[in-house]
Amino acid sequence: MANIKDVAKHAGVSVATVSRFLNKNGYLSDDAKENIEEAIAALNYRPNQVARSLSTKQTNLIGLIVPDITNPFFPELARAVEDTALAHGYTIVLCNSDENAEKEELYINMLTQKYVAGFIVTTNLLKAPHYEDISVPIVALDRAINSTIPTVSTDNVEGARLGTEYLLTCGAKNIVCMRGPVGLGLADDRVKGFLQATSGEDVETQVVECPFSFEIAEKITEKILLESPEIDGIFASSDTSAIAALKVAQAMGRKVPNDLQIVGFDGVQLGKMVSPGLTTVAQNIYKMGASATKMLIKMIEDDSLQEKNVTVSAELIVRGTTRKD
Amino acid sequence: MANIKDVAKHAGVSVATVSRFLNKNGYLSDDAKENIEEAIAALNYRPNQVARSLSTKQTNLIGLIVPDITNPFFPELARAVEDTALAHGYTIVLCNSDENAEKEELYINMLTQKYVAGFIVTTNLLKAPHYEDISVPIVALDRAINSTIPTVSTDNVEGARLGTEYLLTCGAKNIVCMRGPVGLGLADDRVKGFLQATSGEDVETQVVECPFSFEIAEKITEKILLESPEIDGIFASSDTSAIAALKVAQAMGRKVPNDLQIVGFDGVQLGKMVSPGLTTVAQNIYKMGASATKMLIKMIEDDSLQEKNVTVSAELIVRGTTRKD
DNA sequence: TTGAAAGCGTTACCAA
DNA sequence: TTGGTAACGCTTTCAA
Repeated sequence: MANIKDVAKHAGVSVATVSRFLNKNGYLSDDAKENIEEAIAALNYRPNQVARSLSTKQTNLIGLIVPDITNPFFPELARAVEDTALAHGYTIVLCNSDENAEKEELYINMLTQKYVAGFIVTTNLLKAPHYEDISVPIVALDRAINSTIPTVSTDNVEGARLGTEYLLTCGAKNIVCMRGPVGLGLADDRVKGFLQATSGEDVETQVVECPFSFEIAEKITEKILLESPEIDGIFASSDTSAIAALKVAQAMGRKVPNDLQIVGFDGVQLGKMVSPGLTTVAQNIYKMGASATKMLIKMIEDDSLQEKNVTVSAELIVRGTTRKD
Repeated sequence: MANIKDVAKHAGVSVATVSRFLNKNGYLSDDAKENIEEAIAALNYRPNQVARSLSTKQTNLIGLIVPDITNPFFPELARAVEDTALAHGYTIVLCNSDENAEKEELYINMLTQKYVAGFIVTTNLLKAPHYEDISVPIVALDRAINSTIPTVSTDNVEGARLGTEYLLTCGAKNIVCMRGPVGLGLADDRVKGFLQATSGEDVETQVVECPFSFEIAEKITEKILLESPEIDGIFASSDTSAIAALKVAQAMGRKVPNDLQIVGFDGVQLGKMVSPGLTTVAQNIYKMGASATKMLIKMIEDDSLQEKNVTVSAELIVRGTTRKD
């Protein structure tokens, strides 16, 4: 592969001039410009990014840290991040952390050694020490705000209130809230919204904890439905648990939405594939990913940022697991 | 951040010696070793990968090109690739190609300029010119074999035969095969398997083309079911279309599996979330991703490869969309 | 407007 | 066993 020296020689100018041309900075005569353009074309020259990085201490690599790309929420997010990054000339490195601090740290170290330009992170370990001394920009997505790290997230309280109120409107009188892990900020917020919506209303409620795992959610739903057959509404803190609940309920012979109504949270594609389609509080996943990426790139390139925290609003999508008379 | 020079100074040796230590090649006295270890610890030194790459013309970056990470098949694959890569010290760059030759080419160029170590590719554009002159190792996954490029894939003919035969065993007499795009190797193979299983049997069959898109599959299923209400079995060429078919059938009041039985292909997680659970010909997605990655790494590091084509066998998973009396 | 040359942090060859 | 040093391909300062 041709290098900058070859181009310089071919164009009859110095390496420095070619470099200036490449980076569009510094002065350049039209003559030189033309010769260089021709040389580049003739030699099919492409700048060596590694050499460039070594010199500038910068790459166009963005590390995307997610718990598990296999969880239906993250592919949609990753897609948005990737699209946006590509449009700005950045490239993303996929890191599955399994919410495991050591893996996160390992990745952060590996990428730091590569002069990664920045990180987009979805984790609830954001206060962990390994995030303290990262020297490149970070944007947090979806989870836990650490006061110093810019974050984009959904208004979870508001969203949960919205979803729960709709369940109420549909006549549910005996509602269980399948909440996410205690201590996980977004899960706590969703419970808060649920509680706000139900307090003072003429309904029975209960809250049970349920991780974002399909299998476990199935078990928990079965237990609930067995113990409290009077349940006629479920507000689930994630689409995954909502869909698990739907499946179990149907297997137990409950008619959804006639006997039992279900509202999920997330707005994952999966929600429209099950039947009946899942009514859910949809986060604007694509927008979240895109915003986070734009923010990060701004930080990388400008080192400035207007608003450190952006919240994207959630929207109720009504499908078949609820019925309004 | 400390560099190799600092370490050398601290350890009282030359940079060359430190380099030898780092790469575990060349001779080294125990004395030197000790001093260097101490220096590294003291300075918290981490080698600069960019400088290293510039010198060696090698990175530990692997480009993973998939059509769309949002398609449920690919997150599982990506996970396997990432796990395996990480275990070997490699890092993966995610590229969504949308099956678009220009995007693929763009990515290939961007990564080539970074000294990417190799590519794992899922595409049906493998014969496209931009794959001709790639200088780094490539492994193709799941799709189209180009004679020169090592490939890991499922035995699609065999898998489809397996699935179709099971449908027959379950008593389906009037079967439609929702095949994937014509010309796409794996889709053609699956039809072949379907045809093998049904030929000579006492069943009515028809084959309709259907892309791997949920929405379109819904439309097509509706049309089929309306036009041919006598259909009592569907063999779908992907889980996505199978699940679309399931949803539509249920919406049209067909009882699955009583009136209509469905078998999918892929073995995506989604299959166990719908109800009834989807009977499907499961590819061992994780194994495919892991094998491809191991093969690629072998090519990168040894430049040798025993078997250029590995095929992973598919397995029938029986769930609720079929009934055996 | 241009070019020489000193880095950037490693590796690897060659001598010692 | 060790160290000096050229080389990897680019950027950037400084002088011309």
